[in-house]
Amino acid sequence: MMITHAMEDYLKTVYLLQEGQEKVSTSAIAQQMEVSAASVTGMIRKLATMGLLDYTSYQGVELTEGGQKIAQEIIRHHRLLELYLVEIMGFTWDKVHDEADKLEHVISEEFEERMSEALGHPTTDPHGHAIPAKDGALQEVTYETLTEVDAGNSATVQHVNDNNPEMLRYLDQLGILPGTVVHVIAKEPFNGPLRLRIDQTEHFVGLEVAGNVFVSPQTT
Amino acid sequence: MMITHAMEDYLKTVYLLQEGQEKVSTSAIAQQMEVSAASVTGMIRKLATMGLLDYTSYQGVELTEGGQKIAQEIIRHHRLLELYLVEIMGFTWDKVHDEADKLEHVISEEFEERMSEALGHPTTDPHGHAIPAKDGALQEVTYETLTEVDAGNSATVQHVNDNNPEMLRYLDQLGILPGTVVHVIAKEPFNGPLRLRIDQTEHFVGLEVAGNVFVSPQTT
DNA sequence: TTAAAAGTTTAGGGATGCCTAAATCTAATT
DNA sequence: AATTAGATTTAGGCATCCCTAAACTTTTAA
Repeated sequence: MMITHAMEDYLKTVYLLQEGQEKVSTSAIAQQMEVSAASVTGMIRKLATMGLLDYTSYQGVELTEGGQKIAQEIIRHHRLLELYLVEIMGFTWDKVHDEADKLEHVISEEFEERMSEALGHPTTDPHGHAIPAKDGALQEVTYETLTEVDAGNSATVQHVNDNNPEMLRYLDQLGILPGTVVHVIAKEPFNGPLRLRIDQTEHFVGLEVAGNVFVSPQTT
Repeated sequence: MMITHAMEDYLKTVYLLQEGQEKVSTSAIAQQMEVSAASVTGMIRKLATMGLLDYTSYQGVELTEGGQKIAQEIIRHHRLLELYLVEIMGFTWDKVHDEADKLEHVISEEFEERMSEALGHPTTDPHGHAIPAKDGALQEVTYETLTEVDAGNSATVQHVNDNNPEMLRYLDQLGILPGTVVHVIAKEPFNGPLRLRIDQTEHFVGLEVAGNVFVSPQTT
């Protein structure tokens, strides 16, 4: 049976949700993909019969080796594309996610290979996400978000969520990029904003944004 | 109503078949797209209700202005992609048609614009086909094929058919590229091969290949 | 332990885009 | 003008992928 673009999207989503947990629920997939839970059940059953994931009714799913391989390939496509679009074609980082989401299902292996070469076989995309090696597993470390850093501590930005162009433009403006060191001066009470120092300048940043910035703590 | 990839393919096909004639028959479209005539009828009726082509039962179709615009855009995507893949990414010219056929429906206007810039706003693709300007009509001259050149005459290659990778590799080997001057030494009888001189070397080339090479005669 | 809430699946349906087979129309030949 | 060959359309069907509404499980909390 052929693998369709929709199936690839499901496998990718399950793979990314699977990080940390082992079983992924129907509703988690539905929410992530903005699709009804009923649609997810239907597709899951099909993917299960194809041997791409293991599935027990009401118990959630887990990718098989075969399913993981396909998911990794799509994620590799996506992240190489994002980097290629930024580095070689001159796109801004807020626009590349949507473009990569469409192209990832369509490019050939040769296209993938030539991008990788042109970029010097890179290992991270513009938002700080690891690019899986060809046939190599993706082992992304789970970082904490900026909201979890205590006042007075500094942290290094590891990656930021890539699916909201507006937020990416805002982060770019603030100078919050992978590699940036951020110092948390204070946290305002009642879910108030974080007071940050970035590159000598102070900023007040809301929790929604901070929750999309993943960091590793710096032992200052 | 949304324009789907399949619709874009139909519009593109009709546009390219329309060169020369004005009405295009159902069966011509079906043959070109390798699809049943019944499928073509179904799609044509839909495109007609969308105002993208004019259609009278049993009488063939003709694109409206709106339909032409969409077709031109897709053809522009296709040909820019082919050139980009060759010039910037290092693909050989036999592989780019299939890749461009998939990508042409998926890239954004920005992607198109950045390719065009990177290539210096080119006007012909690797196979010699004109690249329509943004919102500009494509007026491809109808050239004769190499089979029509009389023995003793020379001709300049204008374009070659791009949809057969094997043939493209063969042509490349012979040195038959857009711009090449070919001298027809003789034509063997009973649909025999053409005896050609290309760049000091003699070659014997069959009619099937020669029929896919489009040339303008040289008045030697 | 049981009832409500939350999560999941089943049932039935719609849109797209393709197919084959049968019916119908057009054009060519006699 | 009638027959026939070829082209085209209609009818019915299949696969994909989505939906809502209703039924059913599981989990949670009283």
